[in-house]
Amino acid sequence: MVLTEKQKELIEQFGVLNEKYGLPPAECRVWGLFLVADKVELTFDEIMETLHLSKGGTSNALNRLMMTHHIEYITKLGDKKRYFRCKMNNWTQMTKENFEKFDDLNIILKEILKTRTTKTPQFNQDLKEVTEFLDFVYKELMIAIKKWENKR
Amino acid sequence: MVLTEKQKELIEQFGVLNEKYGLPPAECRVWGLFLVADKVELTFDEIMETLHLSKGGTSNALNRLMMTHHIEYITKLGDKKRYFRCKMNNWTQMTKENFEKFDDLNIILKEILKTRTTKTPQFNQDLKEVTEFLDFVYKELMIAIKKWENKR
DNA sequence: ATTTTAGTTCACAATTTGGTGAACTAAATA
DNA sequence: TATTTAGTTCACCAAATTGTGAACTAAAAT
Repeated sequence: MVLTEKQKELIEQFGVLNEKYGLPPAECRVWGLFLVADKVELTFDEIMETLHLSKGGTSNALNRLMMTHHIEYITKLGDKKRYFRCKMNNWTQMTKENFEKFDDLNIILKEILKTRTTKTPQFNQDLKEVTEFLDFVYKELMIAIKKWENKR
Repeated sequence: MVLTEKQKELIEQFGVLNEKYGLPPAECRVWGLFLVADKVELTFDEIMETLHLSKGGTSNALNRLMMTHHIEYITKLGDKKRYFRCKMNNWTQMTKENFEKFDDLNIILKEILKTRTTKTPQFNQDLKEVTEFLDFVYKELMIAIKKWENKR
């Protein structure tokens, strides 16, 4: 598969952004390839050759993307190959999970608040407001997502 | 400064969570120390000794936390030392910035959508809905944050 | 039964990163 | 002026992360 310069550029941009979130470069590029490619279904070898990745690297990236539900594969009768494709219905779920990490932070902050000295009332009050803020934003977010899901 | 076992444990928990977001361990621990400590103002040496960090490591962590506005320092007349402390009013701003990264992703997705082949209408429609979803959630979030700010 | 296909696994190499501690700077103190 | 204090900077080491490619497996084709 031959990519245009624009497609390559978009893959790299998408990659750099996701690397900030801790994804390995190869995985980002594979995910990006699914988003920019002119085909929806890609085979192992196509991905490997298009991105100049090794077999191991390709295998690893695809399996990680499958574990995180960003891609899946289908098979075809009388064909041993797998046809990988991007799961587009996963984004609301992914967004939710992202916000749940925020909630995990809040759990720790509340725990910290419980065990803090009483000698720093202003700080404790500030911290309490942070936890209330995070509670509030989290709830509003879940409402927003539900609203969206009901619109569909 | 002597920490209780519980305080140490909370620092580590807070650390592990933030390391997932790409912060270096030392930086996480310093930030965590501010949250659990029995004092609000901490000096360079206190932080260094309490966390068993090197000078360079302490300096680096403090400067990074200042650059990201998580902490600040005050000075005292006739005292050369800096007194560092956690900025608690930064959390709404921090939350906003966190979600702006989500918006950055959306910008790239929209760019991808613009340059995609017309031969994959279903995929393009799905991708369009993702960008609309991200737009929607982002807007709702900003509304929620504004709502909170007005309540104060 | 042998070969080909489609991937997986793993030892290794190449980066990258995180932290150390000694040397440094610049201001304050003696 | 010399010394101490409060930190910064940087060369270097250690650990962790990524990706490579060769050896492997298991199913399908010849």
